[in-house]
Amino acid sequence: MAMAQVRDVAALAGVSPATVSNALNHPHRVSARTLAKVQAVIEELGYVRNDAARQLRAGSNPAVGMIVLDAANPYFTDVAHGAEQHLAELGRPLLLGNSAQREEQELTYLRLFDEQRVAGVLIAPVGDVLPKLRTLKDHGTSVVIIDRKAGADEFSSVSVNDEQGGWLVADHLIGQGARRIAVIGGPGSLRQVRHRLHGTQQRADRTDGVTVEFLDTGAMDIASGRETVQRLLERPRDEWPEAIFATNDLVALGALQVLARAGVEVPGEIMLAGYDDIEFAASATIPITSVRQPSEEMGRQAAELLRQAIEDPAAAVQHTVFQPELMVRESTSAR
Amino acid sequence: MAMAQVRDVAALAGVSPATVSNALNHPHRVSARTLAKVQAVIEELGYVRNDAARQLRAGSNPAVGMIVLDAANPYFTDVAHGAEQHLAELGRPLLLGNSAQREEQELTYLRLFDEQRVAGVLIAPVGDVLPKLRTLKDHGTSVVIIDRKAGADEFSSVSVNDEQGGWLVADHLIGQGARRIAVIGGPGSLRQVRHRLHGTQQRADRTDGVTVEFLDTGAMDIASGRETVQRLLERPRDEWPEAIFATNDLVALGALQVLARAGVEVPGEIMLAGYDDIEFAASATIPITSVRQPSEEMGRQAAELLRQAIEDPAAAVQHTVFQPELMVRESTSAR
DNA sequence: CTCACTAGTTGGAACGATTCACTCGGTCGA
DNA sequence: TCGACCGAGTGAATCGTTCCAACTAGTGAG
Repeated sequence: MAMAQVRDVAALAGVSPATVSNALNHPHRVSARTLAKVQAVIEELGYVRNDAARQLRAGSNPAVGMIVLDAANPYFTDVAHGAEQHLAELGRPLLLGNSAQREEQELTYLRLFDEQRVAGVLIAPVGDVLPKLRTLKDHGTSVVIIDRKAGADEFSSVSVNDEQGGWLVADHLIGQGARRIAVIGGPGSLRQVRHRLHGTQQRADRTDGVTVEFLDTGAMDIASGRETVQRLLERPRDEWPEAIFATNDLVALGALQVLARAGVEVPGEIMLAGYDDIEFAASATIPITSVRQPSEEMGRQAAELLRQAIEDPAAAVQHTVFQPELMVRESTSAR
Repeated sequence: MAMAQVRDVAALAGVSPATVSNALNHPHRVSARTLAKVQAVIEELGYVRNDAARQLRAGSNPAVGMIVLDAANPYFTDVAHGAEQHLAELGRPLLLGNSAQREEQELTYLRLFDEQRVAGVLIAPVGDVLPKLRTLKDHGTSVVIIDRKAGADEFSSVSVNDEQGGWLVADHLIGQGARRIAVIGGPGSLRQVRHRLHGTQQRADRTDGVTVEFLDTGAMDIASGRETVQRLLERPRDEWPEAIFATNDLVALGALQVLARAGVEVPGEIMLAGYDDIEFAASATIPITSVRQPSEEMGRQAAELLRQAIEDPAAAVQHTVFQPELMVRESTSAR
């Protein structure tokens, strides 16, 4: 409660508040003797500077805000980790927010970051947040979009070629003999889902007799995967797809649980592929074929683009597009 | 850049800044007409209040900081999620920090939260942070400790009875016929690890011929689990343990990967148990026996205890201890 | 008609750190 | 010896919001 402040430190050290401030922020402007004295007093009083006052005066907050789609998804924790590491090197704290794929949450965090006047925002968007992002930019906050190239001429971005990923999976599944492919994921409005589906469709169109069906899971978690596949298995046996492509690994894991419990052979009766290549996909009951994205690297690169945008807000926007890589495992290739 | 502020809003609405502030913070003090007028102008100018100034004046920050041991561990994301939900209901943003089991990181975040004058801190501690937590408390920041009852008379806490958890696992393994048990996890300095090991040892001591060996993995992630078990398997076959108890599920998953690759039968040759019961443990190659902790509920309860501490800093500290529950799966019980 | 009261509004003083222009000795070169 | 210069330190203003005490105009009771 007895919060010491600069003037207490100054008084006890026998100098002016301005000198204390200099000792803290511009040590070279202060003589070695005074510096030592001031530091000793700070130590003694347990002085901790008040960030609010500091920021008010400075007019800006060095921190960076980040909004991810799902904090429980290892893919996003990896991306966040990459970003955090790079930002830490730049001396910028990272404030992490989880939109949980809800637009309302997303807007709440954006407002919070706006009020905090953070230096920058990294966001994997759910809804149509472009207007809000423009506002942020007007307010001097730089923005980098993760996982989407929307607003291409306004904001820098990092993304992975999701159509390509969808194509890779479809190509592999078709090569393994699949003709009826069910793509599951959702909500269908999510760009990632749309693009992966689109890539799948494109590849399917090039081979006669291949059909693609989309089942909306509503969300991208294990439970949603379970429910959707549960419904799928209720169909007559001869209407089952030969392959299920889950648009992320959590959904795939949920699917796998249901398939296993129902005694369906994977890949014998139904093949299964996922997306993101989270560490758990490789150690699943049946190791799951998945599409690898360089998650940590994406986070790091997003932070780097943000750094550049902060340093020169007028500079041209940049887009880094990573290429996905197919990791074939047991769930699609019989031994 | 052209950041509107209260006085701009006031000028355009034809009122004083004080009235704008009232409209924003105490709407009932303002006439309906003025309120509407002010809101319209705010909308028009895209005014966003400056949190730094607000906090400076208020002398405190409503936000709550949280420091977890490992943001990539689903167990902690669940705890964080529970806390976030409850705090959101209280209108308090949650700032999430990841210590990654590094004391240095931990202190960095604590300093940050101190400088920000957050209302409270939730922490799963790595190192000996009690002195720093006392400082925070002196500065008026309430603290709740997660996963440990240390400083029992100073800070409220939520925790799970880890000795009990260790006991449960050992009891089960011994019942399944194991006599040589290897406990793996680390660093050994981590309280969770020590307690789970201790509980195991206690139970082992009650049955003749049971030996417990501890292998320090250094960290609690998949890679560390892999390395440790790799080393373990290099021993002559007859020195292998009959059961491996990993002090968390990530380590267990790493262990399982190595065992599978080496063609060791689980549970036939070696039984395997984990801890935390993360969703992925149940869907592993061989579903892993694990100890369930009510993660979300713990987060929620921690947030609740923090709420109480913030409201009445002088109130007696409280400790909520949850009981662990053993989830038996294939990895320890032959079919 | 006056006075007490209320609802609505306002000016100006905080909050705590930083910064800028300035002072004060002392040193050095010519 | 004088002026220019330099390092070290300082006083006062400032950032944007909120809060307090004070003010005004209107209302109703006596």
